Amino acid sequence: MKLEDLLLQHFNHQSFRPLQKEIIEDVVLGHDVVAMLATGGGKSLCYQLPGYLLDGPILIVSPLLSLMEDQVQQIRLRGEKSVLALNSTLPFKKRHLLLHQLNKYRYLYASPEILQIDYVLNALKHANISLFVVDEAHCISQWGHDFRTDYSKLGEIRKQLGTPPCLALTATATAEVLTDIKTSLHFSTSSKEYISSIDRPNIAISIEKVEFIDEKVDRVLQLASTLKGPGLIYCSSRKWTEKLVHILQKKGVQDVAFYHGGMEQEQRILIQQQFLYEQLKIVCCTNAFGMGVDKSNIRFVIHFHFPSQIESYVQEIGRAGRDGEPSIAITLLASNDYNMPRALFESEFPTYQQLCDVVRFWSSVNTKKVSVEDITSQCGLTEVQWRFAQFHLQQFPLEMNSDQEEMIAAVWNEIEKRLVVKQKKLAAMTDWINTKQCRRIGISNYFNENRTFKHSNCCDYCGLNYRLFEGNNYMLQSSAPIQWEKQLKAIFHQGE
DNA sequence: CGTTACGGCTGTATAGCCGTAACGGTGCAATACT
Repeated sequence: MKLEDLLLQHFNHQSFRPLQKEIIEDVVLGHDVVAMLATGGGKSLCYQLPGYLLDGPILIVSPLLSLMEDQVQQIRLRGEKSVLALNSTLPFKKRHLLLHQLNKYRYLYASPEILQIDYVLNALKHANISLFVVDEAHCISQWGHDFRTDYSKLGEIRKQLGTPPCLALTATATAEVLTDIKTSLHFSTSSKEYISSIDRPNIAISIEKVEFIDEKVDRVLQLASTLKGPGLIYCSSRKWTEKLVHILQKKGVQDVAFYHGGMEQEQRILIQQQFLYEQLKIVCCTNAFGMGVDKSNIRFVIHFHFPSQIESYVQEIGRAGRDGEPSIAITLLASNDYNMPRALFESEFPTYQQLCDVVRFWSSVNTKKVSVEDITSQCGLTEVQWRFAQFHLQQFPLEMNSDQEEMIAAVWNEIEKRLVVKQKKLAAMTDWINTKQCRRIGISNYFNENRTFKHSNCCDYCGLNYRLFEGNNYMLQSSAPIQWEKQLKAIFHQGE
């Protein structure tokens, strides 16, 4: 059967988008493929269509529960029922029942963490996985080395599953990150690479410098009430997202809400849905908001604080203008913004003293049955700091009675290496902010594209007209009120 | 590094000031398999 026929039959599309067909052909031939496709470029089709050609379930590693549930729902909506999400929301008993019949499914979604559980991996070993997909594969590079180290173990998982062909998908990766992904996933030497341009011509880029933070607040107020919405405002702390919402509301800006990782899951989904359905004009958020938010008409993204790497910045502004309409990304910069990002990533790792404490404690317990809480409270670490240390201490199994000094030195060495990498990325970000040249060229260079641009309304260096992005013609939908309670139930219990 | 929270001091005002310490962002999973 021709690919086009399958496309029509199962996805109701007449033709492929750029690169989709090439990627699918390679995947079906059994090649390892890494693909960087523009947001909204139809990444999921690249692994979903092969589901009708390959023999055995396709395993998709996904970073967020909400993303998994979204995808599962979309697949079900197009009439495909043989899909299952393996994660902690699956009740324990049911989990066991389903694990025995995994090969019944066409698509299996899983978190990197659940793949670390022996009985889950064993069940997958018997399921004859035909394709190993890593969605949002930049997470391997962005999180795998520290925040979520289980992302670094996917290569080993793949090997355990008999090294099925691998497809890694992302929207944002530098050449370095692509290499990192391929190495980490143990790509074969004959692997293929598909890269689309990082440039988004319809997103104007601007950086505005002010002296003090109060001026930034004033400017946000001004922009929020003049720019055409909907829009996002990114902050580096939860507190600021809430503070900005409070200020905006007090000044009469309607339909704003905050969003960050400290909120209840249900509240987070509610905000995201309300934003999606035009019931909110502005969301003030941390970097928790974004991945998997597929809204086509976001008109502006303001950075109240700038992120610690260009990749994150590009991901965040890339949420604007997916419909191709003119959109704007504005970064507000105050002179004392430069230290926050460094302080943030430094806090991911234990200090030297904490490391010494944790190694001593770890060596003193002669069982692996110590809870995370015990360790973190004993040694004054955060969970993230402990996970990092644990990841590297695993090369010194307890029964080996390793030398403590040696263990400390090994982990400390890893910490320093990570800090150097993160420092470099931050330096690239601040250099880009302060370099007097076309913003777009700066980004393009960072992603090794080496292009020049002739867009109108390109950036603050090339010149742009803010007027184009203004307008209070934003209308809230006056259609029948959406029943959120019902909507949420549907989202939570869609697995039934 | 900057902001914020909090304890202790001051010295009579029942609050204000100051210095120090802590915090600052992303998410998975969490019981016990045959």
